Amino acid sequence: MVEKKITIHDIAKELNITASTVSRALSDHPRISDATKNNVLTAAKRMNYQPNSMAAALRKGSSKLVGILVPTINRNYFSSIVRGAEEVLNDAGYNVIISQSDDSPEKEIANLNALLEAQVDGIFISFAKETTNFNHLKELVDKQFPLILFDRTHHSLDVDAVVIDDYSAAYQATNHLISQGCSRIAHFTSKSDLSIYNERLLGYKQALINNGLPIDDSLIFKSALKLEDGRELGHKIISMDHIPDGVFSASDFGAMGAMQIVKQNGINIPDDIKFFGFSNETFCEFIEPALSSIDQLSIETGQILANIFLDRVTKKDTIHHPKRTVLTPTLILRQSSQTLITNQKY
Amino acid sequence: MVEKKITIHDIAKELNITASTVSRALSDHPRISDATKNNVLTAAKRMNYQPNSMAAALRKGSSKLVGILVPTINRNYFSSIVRGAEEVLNDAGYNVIISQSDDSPEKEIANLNALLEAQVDGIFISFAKETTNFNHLKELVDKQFPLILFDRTHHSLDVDAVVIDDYSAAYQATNHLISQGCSRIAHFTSKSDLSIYNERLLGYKQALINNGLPIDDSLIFKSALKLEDGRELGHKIISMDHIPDGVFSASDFGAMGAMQIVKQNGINIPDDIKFFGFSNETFCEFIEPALSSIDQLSIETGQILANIFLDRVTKKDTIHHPKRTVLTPTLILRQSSQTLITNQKY
DNA sequence: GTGAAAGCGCTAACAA
DNA sequence: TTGTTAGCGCTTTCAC
Repeated sequence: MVEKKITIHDIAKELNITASTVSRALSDHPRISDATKNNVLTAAKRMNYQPNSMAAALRKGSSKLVGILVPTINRNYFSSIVRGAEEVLNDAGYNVIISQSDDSPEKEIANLNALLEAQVDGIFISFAKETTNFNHLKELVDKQFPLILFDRTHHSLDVDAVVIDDYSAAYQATNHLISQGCSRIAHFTSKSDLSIYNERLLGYKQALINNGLPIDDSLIFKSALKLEDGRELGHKIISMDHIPDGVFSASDFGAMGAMQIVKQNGINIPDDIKFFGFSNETFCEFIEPALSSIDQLSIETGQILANIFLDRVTKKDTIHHPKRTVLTPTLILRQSSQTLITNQKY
Repeated sequence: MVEKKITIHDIAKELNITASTVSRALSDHPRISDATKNNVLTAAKRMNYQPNSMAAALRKGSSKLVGILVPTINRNYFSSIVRGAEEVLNDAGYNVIISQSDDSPEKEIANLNALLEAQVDGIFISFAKETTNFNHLKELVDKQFPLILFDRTHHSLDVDAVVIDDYSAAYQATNHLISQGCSRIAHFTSKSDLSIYNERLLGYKQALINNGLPIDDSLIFKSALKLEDGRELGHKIISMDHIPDGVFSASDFGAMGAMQIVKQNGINIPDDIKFFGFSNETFCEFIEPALSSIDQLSIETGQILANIFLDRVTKKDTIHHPKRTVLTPTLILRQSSQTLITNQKY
């Protein structure tokens, strides 16, 4: 940087007025004459003035910044949430800081602190898979800090949250597989104890029960649900004495990994075995057969998060009663789970 | 927020020392006794002190923040760049603010300003596809502000940049298609005038020339290179009098869209027509046949960006001579471009 | 309609 | 080893 930064004082000096007038003119204060406003605005432009939002934030006690803390940005679901939240927040004069935990609890805490030190006015968070200790968050909650959970929440926290009805989605997906003739359905679940996976497992079980099918623990597989885990599970499945005729995976990646192995071994999808994923990742419609999945209403979730936040900060006098918003996700049916329909879109 | 924020003054009062001592103790100043340091640290923890990095930034004149401005976060390439840059920057005590332009020049300018107002110490940027006016950036460059371009650059700007050798990558990809027997190769390029697309077009042409093949303008298709554009081009291609036997697309999405249409019409890939994409998106290895593509060394690009930035800010006395770092990308060969090899990985 | 002055929370030169 | 003081750039109350 060669030239020194222009401040409102420089503009003030230039125009023989005071910094306060400049400040007011720039923020379009009603009691400033149009003439001065014009002068200030043109001088600001000419002098290449860059406002310092940190100084303003420090003075005003509000940074107009919202932090979004996600496991990873590189997922359709999370980046869409960011998009949805940004839409609403930008219109309300807020900016968004995105932070990734890489599914590491340590990074999560570090990033959370960085956000707080940056004086964000609120935080939206989806936990890392392995997070089990929520003390750092409880402090925030006690302070009435606008913290809003989404996707991966935890029952021990009584906070605002926006989630989808994982139970119902899982129930419907399993039910769908049964309606397509499956009677021996495997479930891929996660090793972590986050609510979402538990709900999905319960929905799966209930669907079996309601359809008079047995719950077979040897068909429930725990893993990290990544692509490689899916491949491993694929191998496990095809080497079973009695191969399942359906798979409901709590993650698209897990489903896809297994599908790859299954296909390589000459087993036909969906004729011999049907698949259902979760999250409706972009690739679901690209792979063959296209993978049935569950749309998590990500854009909408982001918008709701933003609106809950805005609601909270506008009426800050009243004490806050946390509320849980539950969205009903939609099944996206594709070829992987249905024998008859071809579901061509193109 | 119910309780008021704790500041270093509160800690100072509690311990009967001054704020400066607290400040020094917290930043591990050498001339503070271990006893006071301990006192301060424990008091800070007990009182639940949250440092205000904005105040520090304002005072120090450096925010320790770097902005990364990308078209969209929801792309493997861009999110990996963020990841690579974060790794290096976090270790150096910097935090990263990510900002998306959604490929809109207006949003790009707005976000750029937001970053500058947030007092970021540097900016890494990849332009929106339609950006044609670079005046807002020229000001920054003149000010010697640490601006570093990547991926989508523009020849009118003499700035630090980290790019891959698009020309060479395109040349090699086209050459590969020719070596696999293609003699009538279509090219999908972009409507925008960003260097990357121009380089890719030139590489394509040169490979044809060097192999004694004609350059046929009716085989060069301009579009936005999205999935839908690819589908449209797929239709165009298969209705040509003389269908091409190869396609080199400047984007994986474009390639995939066309592949879908081609396959639906019973044309075999790679036997009848071979495909080569660009960017090595995650889905390339998932689709069928798996799409040959070009790896853009994203993580590495992010790391290099960060290191260039760190270099610049450490030796700020000398005037800066912009340098362009060119990485040589690797071809990732899969089934879509080769008749003989099956390229199974699993 | 504009000015004067104080202060947001922190750091750092200067003093002791 | 610690305290005093000034000030980063901005907003805002109180004054006129």
